[in-house]
Amino acid sequence: MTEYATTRIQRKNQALIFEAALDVFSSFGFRGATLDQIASTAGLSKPNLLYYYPSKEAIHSAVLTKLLHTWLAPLREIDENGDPIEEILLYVINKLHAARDLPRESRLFANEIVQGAPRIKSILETDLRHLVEDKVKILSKWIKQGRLAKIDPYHLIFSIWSLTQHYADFDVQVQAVTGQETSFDEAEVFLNHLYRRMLAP
Amino acid sequence: MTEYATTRIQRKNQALIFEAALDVFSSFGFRGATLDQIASTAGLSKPNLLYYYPSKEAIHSAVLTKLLHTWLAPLREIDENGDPIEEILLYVINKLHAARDLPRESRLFANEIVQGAPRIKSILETDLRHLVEDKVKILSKWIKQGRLAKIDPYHLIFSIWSLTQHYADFDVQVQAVTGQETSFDEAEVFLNHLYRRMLAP
DNA sequence: AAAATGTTTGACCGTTTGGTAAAATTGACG
DNA sequence: CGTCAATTTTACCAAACGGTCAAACATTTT
Repeated sequence: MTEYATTRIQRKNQALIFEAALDVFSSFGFRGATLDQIASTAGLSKPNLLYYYPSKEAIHSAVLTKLLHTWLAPLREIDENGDPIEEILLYVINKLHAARDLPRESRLFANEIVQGAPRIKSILETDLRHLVEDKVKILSKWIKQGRLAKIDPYHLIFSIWSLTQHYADFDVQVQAVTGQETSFDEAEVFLNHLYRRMLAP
Repeated sequence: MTEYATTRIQRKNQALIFEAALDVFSSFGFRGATLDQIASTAGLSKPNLLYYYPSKEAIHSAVLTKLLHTWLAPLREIDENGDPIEEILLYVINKLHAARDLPRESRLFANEIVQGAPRIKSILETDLRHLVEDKVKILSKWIKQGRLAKIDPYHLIFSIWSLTQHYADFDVQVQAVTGQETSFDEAEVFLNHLYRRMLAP
């Protein structure tokens, strides 16, 4: 493995490892995941896995940082110049679709955060915090302008996170209780009702 | 350890073990927790711990089943004969207070469910499911009577779980983003607004 | 085709983990 | 106090774990 170039084989195996690590870490959490499991899921031997990453921590951290950007993308899209309620609802729906289409990513972060986020706390306190502060300013402005109900903008954002990610992170529970595959269409109708009602000024 | 009687020492140590196990399992999940950690938190040696419970699984399962009843109590209290919106709001507030006062219990279940609930899936599919079905019937009746907005009662219950437990399970994230201790008073105001708005017929 | 570089493997190591056996200690009780 | 049961400890085990190493094998470059 040279310092700068990446070969065809490297690209292939790094992609395999990434997929495998996402699978295993999101299912079992950091401690619950084993290198053997990741290696065999990726179709590699353990020493071969460790040829590409120096340690388990390194794999985990690589997956986490690579996905953080994807994960925060929907929030970034809230546009100051759009219609307040439509902007927020677009965010809600985008997040719900992310929970439906990227449940592994959702669970990866859920696992990490439920256990105190030991490995990404600093990112939460900087990058995420700044991004949220940014959007809270927009929301506050909209509220001051009377275009949105008078609610706490932080809690509004938390509510969107919790309501949407719930369908990914606690999917087993949803399925156990309803006895059916989770219906994201029903969820969408529900959340649409909820946010239109609560946000109207 | 006799078959039937429980001695003074047994009661004391079982209480110590229960507290320690709740602490450790809720912080690190089943796989992340170790017997040594539980033992030393309880102030016992590992073999002494295993004198009271035959295995790690047994401790986990004992804690889980003992807490399930407590955990579901608020939902049970929804009363068919009460005022719909006030009954639901009481449930919301009770759950929020539970998240504030019993965060370990909340995280214990969160950890278990995020990882696919391998050890309590059957309970979710029976006990929890029946309880929810029961309450869904009440909610449906209220909706049919026009005393509640036309919403999906299952998703209403899921929303209450996710919005309240979020403050316990993802507390690190909430604190990282706001830079402050989680304010349950603010959360209460927010949830009160949210549910009154969305539930009004 | 030979040399150099990149990749994979099998064998291994030290530590941690869940769990056991048996001896030693403590407590209950007639 | 002595005896028996309950409790605790010491020493230990086998498996699983994260990780290393050097040799073997492929691939690319010259």
